[in-house]
Formats: sequence, structure tokens, C-alpha cells
Amino acid sequence: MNVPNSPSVSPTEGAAKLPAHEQVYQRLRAQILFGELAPGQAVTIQGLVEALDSGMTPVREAIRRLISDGALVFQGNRRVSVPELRAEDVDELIFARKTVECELARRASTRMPETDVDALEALDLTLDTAIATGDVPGYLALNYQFHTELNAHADAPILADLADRLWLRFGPSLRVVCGRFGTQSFPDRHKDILEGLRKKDADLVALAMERDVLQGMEQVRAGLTPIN
Amino acid sequence: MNVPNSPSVSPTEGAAKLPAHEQVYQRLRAQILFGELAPGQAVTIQGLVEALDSGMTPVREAIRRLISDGALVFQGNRRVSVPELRAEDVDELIFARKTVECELARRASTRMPETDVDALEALDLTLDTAIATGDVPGYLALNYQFHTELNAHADAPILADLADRLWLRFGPSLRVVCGRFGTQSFPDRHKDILEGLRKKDADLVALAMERDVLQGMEQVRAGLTPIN
DNA sequence: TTGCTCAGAATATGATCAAAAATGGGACTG
DNA sequence: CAGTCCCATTTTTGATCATATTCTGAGCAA
Repeated sequence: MNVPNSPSVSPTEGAAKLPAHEQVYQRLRAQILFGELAPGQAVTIQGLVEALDSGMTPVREAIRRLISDGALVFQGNRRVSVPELRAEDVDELIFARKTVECELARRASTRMPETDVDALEALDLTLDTAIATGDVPGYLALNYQFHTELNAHADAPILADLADRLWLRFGPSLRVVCGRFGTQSFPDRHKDILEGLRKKDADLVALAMERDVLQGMEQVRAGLTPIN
Repeated sequence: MNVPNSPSVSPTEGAAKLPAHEQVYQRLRAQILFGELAPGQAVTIQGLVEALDSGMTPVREAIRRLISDGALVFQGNRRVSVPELRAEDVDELIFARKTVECELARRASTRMPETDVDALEALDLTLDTAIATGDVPGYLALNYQFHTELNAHADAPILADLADRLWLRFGPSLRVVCGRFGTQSFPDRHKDILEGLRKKDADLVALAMERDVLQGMEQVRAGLTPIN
């Protein structure tokens, strides 16, 4: 799931040219999205400076961006931590994801060329093996990638951006769910989505997406820490 | 060792409670939201350091946050500027605002106490005078405040956050429209919204909000620069 | 318990380095 | 001979870091 850091091959272009604050942002973002940082966990600037072997300024900028993303919360005093999801938050996320991601799926169904559907299906097969083998990090990364690539084909950058932000909010909790129940409990609707994409049936895709979102979010709700 | 506590009176200033990067963020955000920065205008760090008489780090962090908000865009090379809205963007914004803000209005209609509806109505009266007198900055600020306070009463922080972000995207363009057509061309639906809030009629509020959003966004669409 | 002190972390500044845009001179072409 | 294009120089701006300053919260003493 990581970007292959091979700056030796392509000297002119590649990940090595990204500024440090961008690299720190991407890494931290991935860590949050895939649950390497637990909900409620404190995040300190100097801790990240040491952990990521970076300077202080890039870390600060990355943290600001992630706070704005809703992926981190600023706790009044100067403390920053990974947010903990509440039951009411899940209701909002369900509504927002249903409307935004269904619309994105609808748009993608009319714009996605056949070859890209093939690629998405191949991705979904890899996802299935990750589920079968209980590979939690792989499952989280591939599931996210499935939805992200679908959204990217909707040709709607603002909506895709909204969807991306929503994922950042429940990413840490999703990981908790997987840790508690395993990957077996995630019967997704990706096959239905793919079928709809092949038929270019927007309604079918939207319906399948709605079910996929609902199933995923109900799992998240079930995995919320009851009170403490 | 410091001088013992005398925090009662501060001799030099009174508003030093917020950290500098927060102050810079609020100011820049307001400038973008209310169109003091034109779409397409370049934003430089050092320019802001001089203009706001601040250090480099606070400006830098504020810019990162605003990029994450979608209020500024990072233009590949290290340049940052105020984004220019395109016709397709308006379509997305219409969809997103309609779904998100209508839901927020729906929720607010069942939760907003009578006294707060009164306050909102008073705000709307001030807004009317701003429209009548052609006070563009006042109109923009009060209109934003009307919607923000309504959203705040929905008890849905995630959705309210999404809505706030959407406003940042079309704020600069809204100012352009006002500069071109004046405030007279904005017949809002606030009266209908208020009526629905009084009756606690969620459907009525949602319908009025949908019309208000549509009217506003169509104005924005009409004011897009048709060049290139 | 209350108040003081102190260690440590966050905030903010300015300097330094690097990169990109702007500028200007020179050569080439019409 | 004039205009234009290209490339090197200059200058502006962004990125990063080391360091000083401020603030928070915990520990200790009365």
C-alpha cells in the first residue's frame, strides 16, 4: 500500500521530489486512515519528529492539514489526538456517505470505460483474498482503494474530496472493528457495484453502493467502544 | 522564574488569547469567504507575513489549513492561489449543498428553540437592510451568518463542517457576482425558512432551503467569468 | 487541599538554503 | 536593420531548521 520509494530509478520525477511536509502528511494520513493510530491516541509534534525523522516545521504543517481534514482533533489546550467516534457521528457519516458516494457511483457508471472496470474488478479479487486470509491491513488498504478509484472516475473532484474526508473520520474505528471481529464479518457489495458498472445501470450501482455503505457503517457502529 | 500572576489587566493588548496561527487563519478565511481576495489571485507567504505583520510559521500553517479546506489551491509548483470556479464545479456544489444543508435545516427545525428562531429572524432583518442599501460586505457576512447559525442548531458537527467547507469554495465567486449585479438580484428564501422553523415543519424548511440554495448557486453560475 | 515551582512540550522568530519566476543580453531570422 | 526567441543571471519566494519564548500540567511543599 505504500508508494514505492525508489528514487534511484527516476531521478527527474517521482516521490522523492515531494516536499517534506507533503511526505509527512501522506504518511500520517495513511497511518490514521488504516488505523495504525488508535482512536483517542495522543499525537505529539516531537514524537512525530522523532518517529518520522523529520524536522519540526513539516510535522506542524501536516498536523494542521489533518486537523482541518477532521482526521485529528485539537483538544483546546495544545494537545492533539485521534478523534473517537460517537454513535451520533455514525448517523451523520451514514447520511453523508450515502448521498455523496452514491452520487459519485452514479456518475462513474456513465463515465467509466470498460478497461477501468476490469481493473477495478481485478482489484476486488485481490481484496477478496485479503478478506479470506484475514489480512487486515491489506483489506483496509484495498477496500479504500476500491472506493477511491471508483470515486476518481466520477469526474467530480469536489464530491470526491468530500468523500475522502469522510473516510478519514471512520478509518481508525474501522480498524478497531477489524481487530475485534476480523475481516470475515465484512460482506461487501462490490460484486453488485461491478455488475452495475458493466451494465452502465446508474440506479443499480447507486443501490449497491448504498447497501455497501450501510453495511460498513453498521459494522463501525457495532464496534464503537460502549462507554469506555 | 517569572513574575507572579497579574493576568487581570494586560497593558499592551486584549486579544492575545488565541494563538497567532489561529488569528491568521481566521483573518485569511474571512478574507476569502467574503471575497476580499479575488478568484485566481496569487497568495504568497511573504506577502501575508508583511500584510498581517506576523511571523512566517503562523502564516504557513494557516495556508495549509485553508488548502485543506479547499479555500486555496496549491498549484503544482509552489504557488498558492484562490481557486477559480468552473461551471462543472457549480453543479457539484449545488448537489452537495442541497443534500447537506437541507438535512441540516431539517434537523434544526426539530431542535431549534423559539428564542433562537427569534434571534435568527432579527438577523434576517438586518440582512434585509443590507440588501436594500446595497451593502455588499454586510450582505455577504450576514447571509453567511444566517446559514451558519442555522447549521449550528442541527446538532450535527460533521455535516455542519462539510457545509462550511462548501461555502469557502464559492465565497470568492459570490463576491464577484455581487460586484457585477449588486445585492438586489438576491431574493433569498429566508422568510420561508423562518416560517418553517416556527411551525417546526421539517419538510417546509427543507423545501425553502433547497430553493434558497438553488437561487444562490444559479446566481454564482451566472457570474462565472466566461473567458478562456 | 492549595499554591508555587519546574520540566517539558508547543508556539513563534529569523536565518539559511534551494528553487522557480522574472529579467536582460545576445544571437538568429525575416 | 528590427523583431523575436533563447539562455544565463538576478531576484523573489518557498522550504527547512535551530533556537528563543510561552504555555501547560504535574509534582512538591506548606
